[in-house]
Amino acid sequence: MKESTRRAVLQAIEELGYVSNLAARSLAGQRADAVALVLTEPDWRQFAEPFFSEIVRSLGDARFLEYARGGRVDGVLLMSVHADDRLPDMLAEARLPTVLLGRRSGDEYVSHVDVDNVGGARNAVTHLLKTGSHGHRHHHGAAGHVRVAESDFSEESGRRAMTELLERHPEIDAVLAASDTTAAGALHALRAAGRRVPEDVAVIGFDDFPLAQRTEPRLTKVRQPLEQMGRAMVRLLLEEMEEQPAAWRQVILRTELVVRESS
Amino acid sequence: MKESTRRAVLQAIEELGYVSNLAARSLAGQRADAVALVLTEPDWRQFAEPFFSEIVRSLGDARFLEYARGGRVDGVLLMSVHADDRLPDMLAEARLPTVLLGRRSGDEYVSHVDVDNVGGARNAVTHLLKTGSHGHRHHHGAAGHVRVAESDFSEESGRRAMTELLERHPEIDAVLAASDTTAAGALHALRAAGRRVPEDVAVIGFDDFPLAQRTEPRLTKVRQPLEQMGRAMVRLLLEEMEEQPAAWRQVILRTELVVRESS
DNA sequence: CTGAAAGCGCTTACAG
DNA sequence: CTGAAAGCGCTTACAG
Repeated sequence: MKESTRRAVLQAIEELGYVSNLAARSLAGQRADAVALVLTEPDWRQFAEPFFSEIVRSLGDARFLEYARGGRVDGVLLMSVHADDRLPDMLAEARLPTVLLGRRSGDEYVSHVDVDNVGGARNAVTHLLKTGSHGHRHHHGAAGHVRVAESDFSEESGRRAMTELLERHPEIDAVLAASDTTAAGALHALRAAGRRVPEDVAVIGFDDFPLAQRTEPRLTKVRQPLEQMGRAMVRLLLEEMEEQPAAWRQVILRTELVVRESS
Repeated sequence: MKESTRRAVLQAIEELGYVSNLAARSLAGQRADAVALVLTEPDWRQFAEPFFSEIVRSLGDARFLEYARGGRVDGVLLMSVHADDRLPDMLAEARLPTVLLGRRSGDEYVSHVDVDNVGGARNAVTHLLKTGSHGHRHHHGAAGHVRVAESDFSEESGRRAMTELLERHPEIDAVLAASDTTAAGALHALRAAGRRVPEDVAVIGFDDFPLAQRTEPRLTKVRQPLEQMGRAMVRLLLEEMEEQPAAWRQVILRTELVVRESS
């Protein structure tokens, strides 16, 4: 075909946002162009890495977008989004009902389910102040000073952040970690520094989606209602799929403070 | 419609093994009847349970079979099969190219990739006998006695099996566990019984698909070539998909003994 | 309520 | 090499 024709077609595709219909292609071509990867239930976790994650990685966002826009699915549940993730936008542009777990920022404009992080943190702090007043912590006054160290969600990162905090602010007597994993790291750092938990320093975690994180002492934590979150995501998605779309929907769920040994 | 007609149709469906074509249905119905569940890469493990596994469970084999037979996929990688799993048979009947990781029994007749478990165990035992001769183990003679305790693949089950073995055969001085997780359980049991590892008892694990199992002391293990296994599965599946099917294909991969501290 | 026709959006032979 | 037609296997209005 003539190069000019070719270019015209390509441009039309671009302008119209044409995406080929995968169902039609499957039907005419007598093939699905897809392969199933099946993990049967009880031990699917076993096969987590590195092979599986590699396969999944190899698919990539682009491949998934083609799949989703090609009409292969009616909606999308996105289980993990980062602040700079553009996938939700692309799905929204394609008018695909989409629900996120968590949100990218305070003014997320794609439907999502999240927990009340602020409320959860507030409860944790209230608890720390209350229990703290029984020990030596009242010396610092009820409000105390707040110190912040940043970490990602890994245990190692939590350990490092805690070590750093202890060096700069050895008077610290309570810690609210961003996740249980981070908290586990903090516990290690505290032990290494010879601090007792909870006698010298109280520690509170924030619910991970727990691959059975067992700490010593057992962690007090802000618990997220996982089941409810799951149900809410499904419900929201079904709503998006059957009704004409609201701009977006949001469900924020309450957390619960589970007091165990570390505070 | 007349009840007799209805029944005749249902019977024809049964006899012919009719399955409605999902691509055609999607195309005509303008909907996919499917929803995507997307876990972006780095922290997809976090969301493992319980919500995700519940969703996955809720799908179930039946639902998946419909999906697969409906022509939604051209082939299937089955990551975990149990001896009594019938899914591979149903996929084979539906003439869907299928590759299993592991096999259900010694005469598996569905294509699969597995490791040389016998060879791996042999290497482990050879190693145990060799290192054993430096310590007190040579008193038992080179071949020694072999004791077997059964467990599933959980840590707790490994702990119980080891405890049981120690009670019945306190002279035990070397252990080959069926998995790293089982080995971790065995290590706990040994510690609880006051045995030193590897001085009193040597322990060897068998590669899990490791969710970072860190043991103290670090585990000697039979390692499975995960990457190769993954590649082999994909290669086999592609072969099944493009060529006229051989009865089945098989790839058995060699293991490697990784000696660390526990032996 | 039932049955035949049109159409979903592609791919694949098949003429020109 | 290019273009028009047939067909993939369903669902969905639309007559009877």
